[in-house]
Amino acid sequence: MPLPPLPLPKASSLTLIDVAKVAGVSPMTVSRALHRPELVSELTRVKVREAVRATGYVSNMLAGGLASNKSRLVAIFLPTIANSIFADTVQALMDRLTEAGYQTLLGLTGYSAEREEALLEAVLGRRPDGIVLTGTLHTEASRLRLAQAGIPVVEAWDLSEAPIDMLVGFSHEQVGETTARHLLDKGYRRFSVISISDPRGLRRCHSLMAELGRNGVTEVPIEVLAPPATLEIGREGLRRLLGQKNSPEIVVCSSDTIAQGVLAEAASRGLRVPEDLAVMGFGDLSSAAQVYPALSTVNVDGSHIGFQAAQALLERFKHPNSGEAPVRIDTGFRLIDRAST
Amino acid sequence: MPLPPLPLPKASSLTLIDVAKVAGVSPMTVSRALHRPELVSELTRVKVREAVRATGYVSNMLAGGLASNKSRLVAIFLPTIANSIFADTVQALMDRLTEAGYQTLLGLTGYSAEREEALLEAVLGRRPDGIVLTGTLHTEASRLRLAQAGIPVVEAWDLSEAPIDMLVGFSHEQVGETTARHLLDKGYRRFSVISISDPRGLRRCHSLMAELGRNGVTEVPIEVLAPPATLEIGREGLRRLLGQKNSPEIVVCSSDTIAQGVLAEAASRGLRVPEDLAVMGFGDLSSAAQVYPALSTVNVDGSHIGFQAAQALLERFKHPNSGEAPVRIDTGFRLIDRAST
DNA sequence: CTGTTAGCGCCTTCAC
DNA sequence: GTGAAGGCGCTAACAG
Repeated sequence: MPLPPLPLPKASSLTLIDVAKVAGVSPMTVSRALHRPELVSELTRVKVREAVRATGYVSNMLAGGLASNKSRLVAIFLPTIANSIFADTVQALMDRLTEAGYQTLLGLTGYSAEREEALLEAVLGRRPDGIVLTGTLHTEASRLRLAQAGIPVVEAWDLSEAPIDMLVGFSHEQVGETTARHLLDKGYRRFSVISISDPRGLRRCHSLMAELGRNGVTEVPIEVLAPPATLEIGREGLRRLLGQKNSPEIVVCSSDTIAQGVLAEAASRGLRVPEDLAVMGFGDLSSAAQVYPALSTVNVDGSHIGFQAAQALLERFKHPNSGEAPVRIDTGFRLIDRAST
Repeated sequence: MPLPPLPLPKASSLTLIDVAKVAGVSPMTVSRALHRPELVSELTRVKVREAVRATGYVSNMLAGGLASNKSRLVAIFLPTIANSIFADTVQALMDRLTEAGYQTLLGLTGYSAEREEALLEAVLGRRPDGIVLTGTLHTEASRLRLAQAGIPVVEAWDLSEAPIDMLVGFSHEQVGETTARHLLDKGYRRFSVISISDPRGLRRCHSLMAELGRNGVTEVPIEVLAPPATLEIGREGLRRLLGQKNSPEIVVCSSDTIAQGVLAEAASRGLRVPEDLAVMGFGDLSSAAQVYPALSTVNVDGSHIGFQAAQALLERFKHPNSGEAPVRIDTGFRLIDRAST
């Protein structure tokens, strides 16, 4: 039975040296016993472990990071924590990284490239071993800083022609186009769109409209509202759309949450779905339409994106030299056709 | 017009010394110009600023932290990022801390005190200047570590008799009791509860039932389901409750999300609300019932909790000595009575 | 397998 | 207002 720790030894200004004294070995040996136990004899390991427990020592990673030039820190930037669309990604990312012994510095950019730039400068001071960014829109200064930092960078939730480094996501253009084609095939013609002013949402919207245009559908009323995406945004969007002359057959939404707001508003107006109004969403599983399980949607696997992003980073950490193996993972999407269309 | 930075100077192994050479001053002066500009002449400030821009220097906070014994880092532990109930709190917390020049290390505990303990040990290695924990349930080892670390600790989202240090939240017991009394006053007698197995939710539930018991209501069917709280949990919970003999008049839910699931299930079964079934939720504004705007709920201001937590920490950072001014902020709650009861 | 030496890059302190 | 010395706690690299 393990002994209890000594009664509240002292402050956390304990160092390797203190532990070394207690264990009767050199500081370096303590360091090894802690971080590379395979390099140390069983006996030493036990002595050190006991000394650590007895003193309540916690290794100082600031010093360790400075000396080894490795921080075991990964920065994650995302627009907001309020939108559950990124929650799965972050959770998966953090789970995997934590498991691998890394910690995560979170930065909320609020969909602003300028804010991202400011955060980036602050965060790079911590010398993170890697960075995960959401999306591919960054200021020129950000790109420069990132290049200078020389650490692995993952851009998640998007694919792009000019990646900074690694890419894990899917093509928003493809989503828009596929959605358009699918809905055209089902016979819809009077389209409308509700989107928040998020760059990726707008890009999906643009290629949707481009594809519609190629098929002769040119008049597409579109409501762009300010983030964050809430149910209320959906309600408001639909109200506005219905206030116009040509009422739409179908409304394509930039997120499931918005789509649910639309469905709620439609219900409260006695509109039948999909006869009077069809609705299309977009999102990952967790925000999937459970209030209205019948919501058709373009589904994206947020956890998968997070996990792949983590893997990509960890892989790079293991083989720091393999600089020129470009990583570009298309995580794809699935169009789920349900009763709302 | 400011000159552009020199073409990609080099890696981020730039140091104060490099900048000092370019600026023609000593390294120490560069440090001051960067962090305590008021101690330096205007001319020096300009020279240094220019040298920093030209080199692309980013100060190394590992070294800075080691030397100054301050990390400008705050650790935030929360159960999960999936549940939007904490999203506002984290957002407010991070906004305020970022503004004040601090960065945040996030830890997801998954509602597990053991996981929290493991994370804590890892995180303390970074020598954070402060920690924000969610809730007041921690292992004895965690409490010891925290005490030994000697840094400000905020326990958020709860009040407790035995705080580790500072407390920002509200009494879950009071929520349960108030809810019970309110609903009893409205004439309800056949109660039921759906809760996820989250300690705080269960405590609200217990005092609700205690108060009901004191008023002669003793039979209260309760469904406890595994986190995370989703709409589907609510649907499933109601299904189970309705499968029992005495169907309830009212179901009290541990979160708005669950309550909405209940409402959805009720709607799909043609139950009228509140005539056939009344529903009571709990949560912060952002998850408030917008699909069913008529949901009665106990409302908590998550942003306020986050902001107050940040303030409490920052205050402590400014006056590290004032150890014995106990901080205990009751952020309260509001019972919102709408059509669902 | 273990110990020694020499910094990592910055900030505290004290001198000028 | 500015500079010089020294050390924060740890780990690379080399010896033994």
